[in-house]
Amino acid sequence: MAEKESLASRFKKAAIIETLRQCRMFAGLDDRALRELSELCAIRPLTKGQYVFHESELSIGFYIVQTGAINVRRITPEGKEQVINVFRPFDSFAEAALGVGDVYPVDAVAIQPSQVVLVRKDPFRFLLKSKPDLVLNMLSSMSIHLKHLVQLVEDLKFKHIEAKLAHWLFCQCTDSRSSKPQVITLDTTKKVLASRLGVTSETLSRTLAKFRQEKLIAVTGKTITVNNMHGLQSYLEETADF
Amino acid sequence: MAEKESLASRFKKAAIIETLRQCRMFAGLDDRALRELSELCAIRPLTKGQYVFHESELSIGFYIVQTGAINVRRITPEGKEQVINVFRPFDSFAEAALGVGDVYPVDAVAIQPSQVVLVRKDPFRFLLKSKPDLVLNMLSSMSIHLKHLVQLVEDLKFKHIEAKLAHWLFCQCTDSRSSKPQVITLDTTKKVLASRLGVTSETLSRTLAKFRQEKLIAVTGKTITVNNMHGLQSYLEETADF
DNA sequence: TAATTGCATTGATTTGAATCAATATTATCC
DNA sequence: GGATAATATTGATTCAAATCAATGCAATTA
Repeated sequence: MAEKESLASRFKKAAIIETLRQCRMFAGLDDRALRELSELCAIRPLTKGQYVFHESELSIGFYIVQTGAINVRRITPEGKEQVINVFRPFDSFAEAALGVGDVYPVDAVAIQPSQVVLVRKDPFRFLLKSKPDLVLNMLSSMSIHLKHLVQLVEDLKFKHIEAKLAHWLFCQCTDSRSSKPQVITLDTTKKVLASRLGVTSETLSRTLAKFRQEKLIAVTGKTITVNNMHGLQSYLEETADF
Repeated sequence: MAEKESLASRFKKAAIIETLRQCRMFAGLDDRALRELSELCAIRPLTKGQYVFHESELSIGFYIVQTGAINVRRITPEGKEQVINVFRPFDSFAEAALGVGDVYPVDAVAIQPSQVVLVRKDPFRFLLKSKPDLVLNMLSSMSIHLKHLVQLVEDLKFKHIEAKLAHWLFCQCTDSRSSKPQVITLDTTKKVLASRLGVTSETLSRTLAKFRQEKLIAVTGKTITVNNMHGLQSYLEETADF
């Protein structure tokens, strides 16, 4: 009997660890760290319509969706529901509870039968205090992740492919102000670069050809040589403001 | 004389605090926290071509660009320069130094006269240890920031405006599986929503009209009622794979 | 070496969204 | 309330990029 219990509990723990690993906040942590973290977590099964927490309830931590979907919302003074967001598996929510404020500023309610993982605030704080390296790891990986996303959005928000590509080239270049030729080596196929810039590979090919004809760049295989950064920059018109 | 020193030093500190505040990692921290943080920072002025650090040098912390531009790169075994990225004011770099590994895995060199702020690793670790709330604040705000960006990229990566809008509506909806009408209240103008989705306001207007004609939604002012989520979902074709 | 496969380039055509432009609607201010 | 400005809708036209399609080129494998 005890063995059976232990098995079930181990299974549960493994599920928690897997959920934590998928969560952006904990991405990049090693198994040992995840195991330690999982010790201060709990699984909460929820029926459809059940509240995870209510507005102005004392916060005990933040949550990660394991299965199902959670609606985070506020009821306006006029009684209308204001949906903040709907969270799905591996999304975390109520992280704000970690920061200032002791109460949840919103409601969270399951809109399907769901399971959420609770990361308890106080033990989490305690763990972080005793494992400063864990903190550094988390900050480091989140910061890097953030940076990649910002770069991606930057590239995407240009309207014309010329601007997107010019911006991308600009960002890859060592010294964008010098007039000396700069060599960039692709670490992927052009197909992947195209899709990263949000265009088809044909369009990328044409744009590279265009820049080549204008003597702005030279392309041989996976190597792009930027000959005239200044010329490229003229393609960087103003961007949409998101 | 002492006063002059103190003035200059205070000015420097203020500059550090401003730089920290602009940096994504520290966004959302209050002035007190920033002041404490600034204590463990140092400004390093760099001439063009000067190294911030060399590959395999023992890491002492990470950096934030204050002015100028820093090229982070690696020299391949074949002797070619592989540009990792170029960092500009308020970008942080070498955060990986915070995580595992005691050495910098890359070179960083100033490509213009620059100033960088060094955040020293050991005192930073110590500070985090003694101020667990600071950690929670940072994790909380970075996590929220990350989430917003992910959502933004998700919306942008759909090819057609119908898919973008349908996805956005889907994400705002309480229960995307129920067939009951769902009410969404815009907290911005449609202009802003349009630009968030990466289209013009005219196009958004037309698409809303289209969905309205197809009886998928109803729109009155800032209120959108989703009548047929299932119908909307048919617009969510496969997305490009970034 | 020939054959297969995946990637890249180039051309012709189509199409979806931007732009330009006119009007309607709502909100703001005196 | 009426005047003014900001926002929203709708139509006509243009244009940039997607699509369709053919071919070239390089890498892998038999």
